[in-house]
Amino acid sequence: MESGANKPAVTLNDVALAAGVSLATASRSLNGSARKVNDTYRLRVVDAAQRLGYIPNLFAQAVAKGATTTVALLVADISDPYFSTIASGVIQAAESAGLVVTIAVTGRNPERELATVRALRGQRPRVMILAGSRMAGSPQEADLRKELSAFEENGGRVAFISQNAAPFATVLLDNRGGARALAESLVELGYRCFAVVAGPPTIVTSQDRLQGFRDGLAAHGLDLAEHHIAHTDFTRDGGYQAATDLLQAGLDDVDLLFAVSDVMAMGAMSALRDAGLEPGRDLGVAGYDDIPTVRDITPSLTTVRIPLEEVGRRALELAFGVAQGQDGAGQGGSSTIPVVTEVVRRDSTPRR
Amino acid sequence: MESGANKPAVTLNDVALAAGVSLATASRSLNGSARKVNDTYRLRVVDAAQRLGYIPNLFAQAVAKGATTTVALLVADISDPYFSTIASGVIQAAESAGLVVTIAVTGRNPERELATVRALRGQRPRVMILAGSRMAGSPQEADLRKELSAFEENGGRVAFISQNAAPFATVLLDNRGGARALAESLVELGYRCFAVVAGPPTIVTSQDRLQGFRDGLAAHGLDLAEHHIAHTDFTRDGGYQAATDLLQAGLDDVDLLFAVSDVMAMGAMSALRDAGLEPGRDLGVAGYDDIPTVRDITPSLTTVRIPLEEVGRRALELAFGVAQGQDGAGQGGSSTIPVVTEVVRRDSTPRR
DNA sequence: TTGAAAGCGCTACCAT
DNA sequence: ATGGTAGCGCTTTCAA
Repeated sequence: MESGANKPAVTLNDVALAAGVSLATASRSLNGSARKVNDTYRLRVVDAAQRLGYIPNLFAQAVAKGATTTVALLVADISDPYFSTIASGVIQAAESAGLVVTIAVTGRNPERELATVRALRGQRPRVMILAGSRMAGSPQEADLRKELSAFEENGGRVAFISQNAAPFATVLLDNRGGARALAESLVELGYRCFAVVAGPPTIVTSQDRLQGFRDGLAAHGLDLAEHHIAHTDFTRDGGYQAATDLLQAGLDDVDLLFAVSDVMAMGAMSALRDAGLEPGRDLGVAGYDDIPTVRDITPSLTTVRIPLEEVGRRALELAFGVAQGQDGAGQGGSSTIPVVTEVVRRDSTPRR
Repeated sequence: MESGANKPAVTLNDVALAAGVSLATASRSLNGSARKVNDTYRLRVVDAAQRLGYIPNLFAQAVAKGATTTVALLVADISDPYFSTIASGVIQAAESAGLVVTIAVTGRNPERELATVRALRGQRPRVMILAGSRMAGSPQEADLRKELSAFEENGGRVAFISQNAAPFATVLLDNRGGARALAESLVELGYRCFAVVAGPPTIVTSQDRLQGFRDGLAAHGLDLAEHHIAHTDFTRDGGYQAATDLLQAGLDDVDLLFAVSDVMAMGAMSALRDAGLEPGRDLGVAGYDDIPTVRDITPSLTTVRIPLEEVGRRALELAFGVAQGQDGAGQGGSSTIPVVTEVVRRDSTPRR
């Protein structure tokens, strides 16, 4: 019970000794693939391992085999339901494949993202999954690409969850299409004048959703006024802030507020309420993502559904699919899985 | 660009060769601690490493040093905001300490939890943090203890986030006290007849909160009728189900519904609504945890606040604090950090 | 089938 | 200060 007693862990060697066999035989009976071991020995080894409480050192295995059983997942913010739901999917898929998942947080900071990818490469993960990354526009983009390509050249696999990250495998989120469909659906419901709570202009996801929404309106001859767009953080607080700002600037003619993510929409709804407006009654509200909670809020939120858990699972499968040479839509070995997105109408957008 | 081109990764040896120095010198200039290296050499090495795109193999370092930089976090369900918020805290603390976090999911299944701990031990993490584990009552409890003790004897550290897991270090959540305070606060607000949405009887957290709630009522001479308690899954859907069941059985005289977790409370509120009851107006509702979203729902939820992110950070600090021999309240090297819990009154429990 | 031994990439000790 | 070199725990040839 003393603090520093650190009895060293049981090694394979200990087991071999105890079982009276060679290291090699011990290895083969415990972790080896082919069953080339006499059952008598094998049993003795297994028994000794059990008795001694042997646990194979994964790292040592990794360096000996030159391959790990790790999947690295990069997310902007794990406490954001969007990412934690995706993470849940990745973990499910990984566990059923006997892989361990490491999660790192990038905070939507390209610099941090790059640094994290570098650090993670040291772990030699089998797969790196990047969610919520923006491959476009940042000065670090080229470096990121280079880093990831190098990773792939060393046998690693990368999968993006985003809009388009060619030449890397991607679970394709059609943000533009989804937002467009949403806009059209809202017009169909009778809404005519819109405001948007958007993320920072540097975030591609936000931009795509904004643009898609515009497209959808345009298809019906409707316009989105510049002063009806507010840009802030891609967070709940950002949503609150943006809605507050819009309100201040005047939202009298607006009949629907679209927030480019559900999390932002929730913040925005609180802002509306704090300003004395009732979402759904005084003003329609719509979001994007369909995170689990939005069906439980009041009014329940109209949004665009992304099957988040599935996206996580798919990302992992995709990475391995590519590894096995099975290519999808893309040319040249990189592939892509489109994900079905769908507008979910709820109480926050009653027919007008 | 061929699929199988797998150019092997650059090793420290390659760098040493390129720089014209020995392996040892290369190691020292790149990852060594003391600055015992001539700047001329050091520069040449760093330069070569840079040029070749060398990235140290963490696993190899780990086996050579006999120590890793990994923290393992076990949670019941990462998509549950309770756990993802804790995870966020753990990750923050870990990153600032240069550690990598691995997350595994146990699904509140003791068997799975045990298996996961075993598997994780193979990673030789520095620390194992167990959140949402129930050390009590399961047949696997003894095995779990044994496994964790063995892990500690090999130099690992474990920290629990729960009620009480002696002899292991614990970030102590006073579920009973919190629930008791909540009950008293509700009585003070004028509520007199209560129903509870609880988790499975096997989950200690749920039991503690239930018992604490009872205690609080009892302190005011109030009673909790058995038929006003429903047990189900510790999830949103469980909450919905339980509330539905209670409603079916008759809730006419009840003026407040307490769900032992916020997530369950959200499900329960939806159930009430679907049954035509307006939470906060027809029936007070309270939860537990104070997950981020509950301030944004309508009515905002009265609950017991746990500083979730802080809890995650503290858990990691605690584990390391213990490692450094600084002991807290406990005797014999194990220690404990109590976390301040506080009742947050919101709109779901207007004064009666 | 089994065992001896050569790595895997890196660190740390021991001389020089 | 630097360079050999012996491990770290494990896998995997290669003989036997």
